[in-house]
Amino acid sequence: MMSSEGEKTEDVLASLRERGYRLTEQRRAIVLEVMRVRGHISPQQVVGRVQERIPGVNASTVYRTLDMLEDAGVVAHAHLENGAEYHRVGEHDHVHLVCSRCGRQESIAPDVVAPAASTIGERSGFEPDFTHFAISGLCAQCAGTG
Amino acid sequence: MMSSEGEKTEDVLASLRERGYRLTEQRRAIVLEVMRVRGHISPQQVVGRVQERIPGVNASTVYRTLDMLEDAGVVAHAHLENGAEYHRVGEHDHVHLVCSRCGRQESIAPDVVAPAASTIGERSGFEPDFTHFAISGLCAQCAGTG
DNA sequence: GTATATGCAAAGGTTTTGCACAGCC
DNA sequence: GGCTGTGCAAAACCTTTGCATATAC
Repeated sequence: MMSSEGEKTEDVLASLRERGYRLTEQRRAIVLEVMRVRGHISPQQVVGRVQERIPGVNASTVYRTLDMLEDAGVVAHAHLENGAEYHRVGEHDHVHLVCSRCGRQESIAPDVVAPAASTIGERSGFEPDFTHFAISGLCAQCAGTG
Repeated sequence: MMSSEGEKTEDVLASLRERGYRLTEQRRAIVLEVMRVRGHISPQQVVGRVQERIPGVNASTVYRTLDMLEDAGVVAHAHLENGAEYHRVGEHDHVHLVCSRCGRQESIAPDVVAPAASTIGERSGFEPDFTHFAISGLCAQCAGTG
C-alpha cells in the first residue's frame, strides 16, 4: 500500500538501523502494524496481526520489540481499561472516549480538550496530552437514561 | 483510634448492613483499610494489610469484596501505571497526572478539569469522569527542560 | 434455618526470563 | 565471525472461578 503510513514505516526502520538496531522480518512486521494502526493497539493484538503475516512469531518477541521501540522513542504505552496499549509517539489525531457503562468508544478532536490542557498547564505546570489515555465517562445515551 | 476516618468507616459499614450486605470480620477489615488510606491502594496492598490483621485472609475474598464495594458505590477503581488502584468515592476524588518522561505522579483537584468536562459534554454529549484514567503528559520539570 | 461469604485449589490470561540456536551486519 | 534477536518452555504474576464449608442474620 503506497500510503503515507507506509512511508513513515520506512523512515522509522531506517532510523532504527542507523542507530544500530538490527532489522529482522519480525521487527519490520511489528513496526508496520504499530505504525499502521490508528489509535492504540495491545501487545496481544500485535501478536495476532503479525502472526497472520509471519506464522510462528513468538509473543515474547513482540513484547521485547515493543519495549525496544519504546526505548527508541517510536512508541509509548498507556494503561487503558484492559491492560497496556501502545501508540505511536507524535500522533495527536484524536482523543478516545470510553463509556464506563456500555463500553462504547468514541473519539473527539483534540481541540475540544485544548482549553482543559491550558487550564491544567496554568494551574499546575503539567502539560497534558489527552491522546495518550482514553477518557472514561458516560456516553450521551447512557448519561441520558440516568 | 478515634479519628474521623474511623467514624466514616462505621458509617459505611452501617450503610452496607442496611442494604443487606453481611458484615464479616474480613469485610470490616477490608473496608477499614480502604477508608484509611490516603489516595489509592492496589488489591495486593489491601491483601497484605488485611492479612497483618487477620492472618489467612484469602486474596479472592479481597477481590470479591472490592468488587462488592464498587457495586455499592463505596469505592471506585482507576487505572494508573501499575494496574488497578482503588480509592474511596467522595471527598478524596482526585485526577491523576502521570509524566510520560520521568514517571512522576501528581494529583489535582477535579474542579481544575470541570470546565473541560463541560466543554466535552456540550460538544459531544459525553460526560467525562477524569478520575478514572490518569492523564498523561509532561510534568512541569520535564516540560521546562523539553 | 437459609442465604451468603469464605477458603481452597485450580485455572486463565498476560508478561517475563533463561538458554540454545539462528540470522543480521 | 561476532553479536544480537528469536523461539521455546517455563515461571512469575495477577485475577477469576467452582465448590464445599463456615457463618451472619
